[in-house]
Amino acid sequence: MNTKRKILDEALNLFSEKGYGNVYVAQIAEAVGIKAPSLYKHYKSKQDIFSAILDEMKCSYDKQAASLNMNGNNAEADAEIFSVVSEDELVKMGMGLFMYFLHDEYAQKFRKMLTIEQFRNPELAELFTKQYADEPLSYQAAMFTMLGMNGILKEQDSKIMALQFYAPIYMLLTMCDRQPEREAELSKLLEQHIRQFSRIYQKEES
Amino acid sequence: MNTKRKILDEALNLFSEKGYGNVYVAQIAEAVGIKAPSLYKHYKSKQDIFSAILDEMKCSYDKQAASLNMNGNNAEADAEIFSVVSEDELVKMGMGLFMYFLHDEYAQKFRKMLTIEQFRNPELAELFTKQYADEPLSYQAAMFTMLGMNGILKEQDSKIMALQFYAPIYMLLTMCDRQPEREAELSKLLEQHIRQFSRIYQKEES
DNA sequence: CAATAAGGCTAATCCAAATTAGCCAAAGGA
DNA sequence: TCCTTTGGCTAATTTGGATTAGCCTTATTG
Repeated sequence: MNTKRKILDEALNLFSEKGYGNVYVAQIAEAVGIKAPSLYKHYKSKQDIFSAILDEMKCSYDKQAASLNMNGNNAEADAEIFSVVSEDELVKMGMGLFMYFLHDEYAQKFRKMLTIEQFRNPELAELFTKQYADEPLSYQAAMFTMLGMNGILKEQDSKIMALQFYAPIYMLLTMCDRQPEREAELSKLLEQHIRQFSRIYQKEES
Repeated sequence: MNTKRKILDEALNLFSEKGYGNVYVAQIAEAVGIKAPSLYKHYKSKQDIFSAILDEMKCSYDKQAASLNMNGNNAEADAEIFSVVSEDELVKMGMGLFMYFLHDEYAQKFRKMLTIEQFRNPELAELFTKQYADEPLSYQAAMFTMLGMNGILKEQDSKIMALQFYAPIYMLLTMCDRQPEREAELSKLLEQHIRQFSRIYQKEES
């Protein structure tokens, strides 16, 4: 019964590396440990498997968003934590986000598959942008707004601050997806980024 | 004789939208205006077409790098121009980079194809990172170093400055690739980013 | 303990897409 | 002008991969 489950897992695995069009059902079957025709006892076609993965993605999206926004808290709650904030807190938060995105197995495959398939499917394109750009940006914008009001950081356009904080995280992430062997180097760069970001936006008269 | 040329163009066109595995030679042929078998008078296989495109990419890489680094100048030369620099100059430069990447037809298709194929081919992954991350970053780091030494900007780690300057450009670019209809909104955001970046790194005692 | 459903297999089948064969017309140069 | 090359075509052919047919074993359940 968890063959059905395993099919989705292995298919996602393959799709995220090669893309739908370059994966053969026989490969999926082999990865699962069965023969190709047996797949059809569970899904009625290759496309059907793909759709099932998509559906799951869309469902698990909330789940994922929840775990991303740490502890299930919302931006305001986080900002309270950050009342004590300084550099180290921000580093911890940014690196945490980065490491989660990078190493969570499902998140990584999900992201890679969206990357590969984004231009063939507008729905995927939208999902991608929402999940990896719009949502994190608006979440962090809210956070920076809080920090600004609390007099911790300079009050600047928090939407732009979020962009400047998050875009390097995003970019380094895509680099690690391509070249995992550079993770150490790049995560060091990320930490430096956050520290410098923090210093620059810190209020002078502390 | 420029059928051979046209085949590459149309193939790149299709590959960049659908990915290698989802494009049929008949589609390429149709786009060119001939029948599929005629393709084989020019290239010996579908893979051969793909390889030819790759080769061209690798060759044209220098060409492209040249036009990217504006006017064929190098970072030092640009930095001299930037001796008079301020916000507007930086905006002009950043937006120029963005608009070039976004609208140059070849650059866009090239980038999309690399995006789609990056995980199937380590060579492509490397090329992608080099062209859209490492090179721009080191170019701009050099520029910021200059600006720092000339006392125009604060002296900070210029590698990190480059990351903070460029990563938003990169991220907004990928968003536009996915959702071209948001170009206006996103390029406005970009301009705000650069202005805020400029103000933040500007030396106080002007 | 039948009867049925689940889920696996092998052996077809089907089909679409890549590639080859072989013909033909136009171009162009000896 | 003839002969060769170039580049197109239609009509096979091949191939590989998705899907179906149909059988078998092992549970499950009435």
